[in-house]
Amino acid sequence: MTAPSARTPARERLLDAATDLFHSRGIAATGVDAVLRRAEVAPATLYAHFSGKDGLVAAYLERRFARWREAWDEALAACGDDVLARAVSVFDALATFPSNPGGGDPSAGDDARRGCAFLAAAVEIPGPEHPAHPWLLADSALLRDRLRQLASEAGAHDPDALAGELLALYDGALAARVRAGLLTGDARPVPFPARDLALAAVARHTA
Amino acid sequence: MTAPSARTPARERLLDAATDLFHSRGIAATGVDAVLRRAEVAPATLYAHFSGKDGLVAAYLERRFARWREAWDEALAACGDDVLARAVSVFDALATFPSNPGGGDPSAGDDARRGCAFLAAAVEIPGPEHPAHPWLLADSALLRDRLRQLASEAGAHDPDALAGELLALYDGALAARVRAGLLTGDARPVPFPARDLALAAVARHTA
DNA sequence: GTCTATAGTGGGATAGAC
DNA sequence: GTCTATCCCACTATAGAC
Repeated sequence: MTAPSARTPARERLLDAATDLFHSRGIAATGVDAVLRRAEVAPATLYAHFSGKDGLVAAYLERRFARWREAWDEALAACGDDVLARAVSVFDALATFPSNPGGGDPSAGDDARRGCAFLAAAVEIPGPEHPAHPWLLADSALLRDRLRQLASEAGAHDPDALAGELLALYDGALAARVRAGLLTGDARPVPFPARDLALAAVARHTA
Repeated sequence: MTAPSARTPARERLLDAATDLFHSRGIAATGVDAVLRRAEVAPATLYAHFSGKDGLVAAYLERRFARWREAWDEALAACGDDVLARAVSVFDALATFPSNPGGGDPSAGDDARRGCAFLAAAVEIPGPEHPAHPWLLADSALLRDRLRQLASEAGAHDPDALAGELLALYDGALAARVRAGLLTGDARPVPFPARDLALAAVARHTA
């Protein structure tokens, strides 16, 4: 196949392939050659751009974290000054992540069935020595800090407590997707109305 | 005639070692020889008792599921006829699991920092062909069915909805442990009062 | 009969040389 | 880009110890 002149750079293709495979099959279970084949990239190119598999994993999570934060930023911007909407904006971001240009509901794809990519990676990356560890930490820190800030802005009497509830709803919603994926074939998996429950939680904490 | 030797059988030692290592370091990242060294068992013994690594993984999750269900059974029995307590009994079970004869709070150990062993395994075991898959399914099915039943017994107007909230609190509480483990070194991780929040949820759904 | 000790094989993975 | 080296892993075979 003759390559088009304006082809996606190899580094980008590698990250795209890594995102697909690491998230859907797991990091340790995915060999670098599978990533190379998917990306149509030669081994030497991978090691020219990254320090190795660990470096690729770190870059994958770094990019995912950046995009996730941007998605949340955009959801926040769409809320304007509505502090109630801002407090539950994380669920708006979740509904549009990861962005799929092809259209369709992101929460319906197989990708969503895998839950939180950072918690999943944390299971496979035990120690803080791994170059991807900072991004695992960054995800949890962003959620903690931002939810606390937004809870405070919304006028919660106990911002920490509300932030904890919102985070539980966030993690609960992602876990529910994984469990729904396991139980496919059973009766319709009741959709989990995380955003509505979050709104109710904010209302209780500001009453 | 059983020998007077008081040593734990090799099969049990293998499962104990597998429980420790698979849960703390991840399944794929843990080599068979690491399990053998921890269990002080010869390779041939492992393959005499299990079909291979996959078989060991399945047996590990089977035993963990049985013990988890027993812990929940006991927590339920301790509730008597108190339908409110029964509805939130899963959090009592969580507080005493896994049972550690040495005493101490199970939720404080490193083991707890790894979250739900079945969701973690689901991340590493993509396909339903794996012999451990039935136990991943069993965990989600048990939670879904029992929580729905208990929500119904408690008099919830919408048992499915209450069960979904309770499950989100359960998964949220376990995820909070993982995030707390990632953020160690930061300020005190606010403890997540899952049981109290569950009681409040039940109250709202039965009002 | 159950377990241990040791050595060794084949395959796939990471990584690097040409 | 191709090709090759090196390592680790799951797994097996044999033979002996309690």
